[in-house]
Amino acid sequence: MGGRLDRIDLKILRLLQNNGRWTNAELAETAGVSAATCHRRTQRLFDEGYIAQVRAMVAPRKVGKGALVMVGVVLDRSTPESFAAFERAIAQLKFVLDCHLVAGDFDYFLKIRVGDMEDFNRIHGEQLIALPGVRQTRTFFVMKEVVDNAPLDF
Amino acid sequence: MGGRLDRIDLKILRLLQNNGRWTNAELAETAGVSAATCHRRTQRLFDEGYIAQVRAMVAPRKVGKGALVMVGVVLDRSTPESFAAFERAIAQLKFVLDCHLVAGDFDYFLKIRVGDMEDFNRIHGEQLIALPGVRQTRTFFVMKEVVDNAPLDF
DNA sequence: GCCGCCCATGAAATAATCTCTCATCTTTGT
DNA sequence: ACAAAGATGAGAGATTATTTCATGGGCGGC
Repeated sequence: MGGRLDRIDLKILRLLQNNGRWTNAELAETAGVSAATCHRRTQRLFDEGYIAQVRAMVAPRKVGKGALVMVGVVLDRSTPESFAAFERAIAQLKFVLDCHLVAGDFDYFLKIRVGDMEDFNRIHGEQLIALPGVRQTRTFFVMKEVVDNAPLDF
Repeated sequence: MGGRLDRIDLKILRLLQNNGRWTNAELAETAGVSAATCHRRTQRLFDEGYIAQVRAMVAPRKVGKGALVMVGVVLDRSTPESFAAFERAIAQLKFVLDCHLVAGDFDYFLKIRVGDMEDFNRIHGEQLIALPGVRQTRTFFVMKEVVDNAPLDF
């Protein structure tokens, strides 16, 4: 078996993406191979990094993080040091789910989860605009989560 | 035990969020309770919806989805029917990871995973601008994923 | 075409883990 | 302080993961 994924591997990956709690026996039957083979395949998918991790997806509203906010950020200067400083600082902020350097009208796009708008307002004033090199931010409150964190299609 | 989460529940939730493959015995030891109690706690967290699902996080680059794009969308009309039609259509598009109705300069924000820029360009021309009621889109190619899908902080 | 090597496969045995039962203990309300 | 309700841990039994081993299929060399 070379480095690529065959039909069976893809099936296992897709099944585990939709439900990481399948027993090996169930996986095996659905994928159409024996339990032993399925187990080896799955282990290989982990070992070779196809599955980065398995995560319990905690329901945000259940733990008081029901509000989602997208934030566009523009920095003062477009120097490597400026970018690096911003990125170092953002990594400390636990409420930041996504932070991406983008091409376009903004330098960075953030996806942030907080309890509510008031919560965000405080965070915005105390932490976001205080980040190193931030010239301006544009906030987009999410009014409805149509699709959030859909599984990867491959 | 009432409807709220105590210190043990939170610990279990956080552990499972970081690694959904802990054995119950390991979870129990780390959380500081017996295996039986840990098992019951965990099952309750599932039953009561604190854990929406357990998902294997597939490495995007490993399955040919290494390119990330953020897209802002503006619709022609701001009517409920227009929004509904757009949302119905977007749910069919498997490459859309996030789709959020936002307040601000855009109506919707999309997070999309594709193979590469060429791939996106085709999809943009063939599928995105063809979505019902779309007046304009603004594309932000992600040049660097600083933080992607960080675990929830609670 | 034939042979030999390599590697993947499945059945079965073993080891580990989960899941439930029960007696005990803690908490809560009166 | 007492009774009821619920949570807990130890252990038994059931389930599941993981390894071992013999077999079969594909591929290259001759």
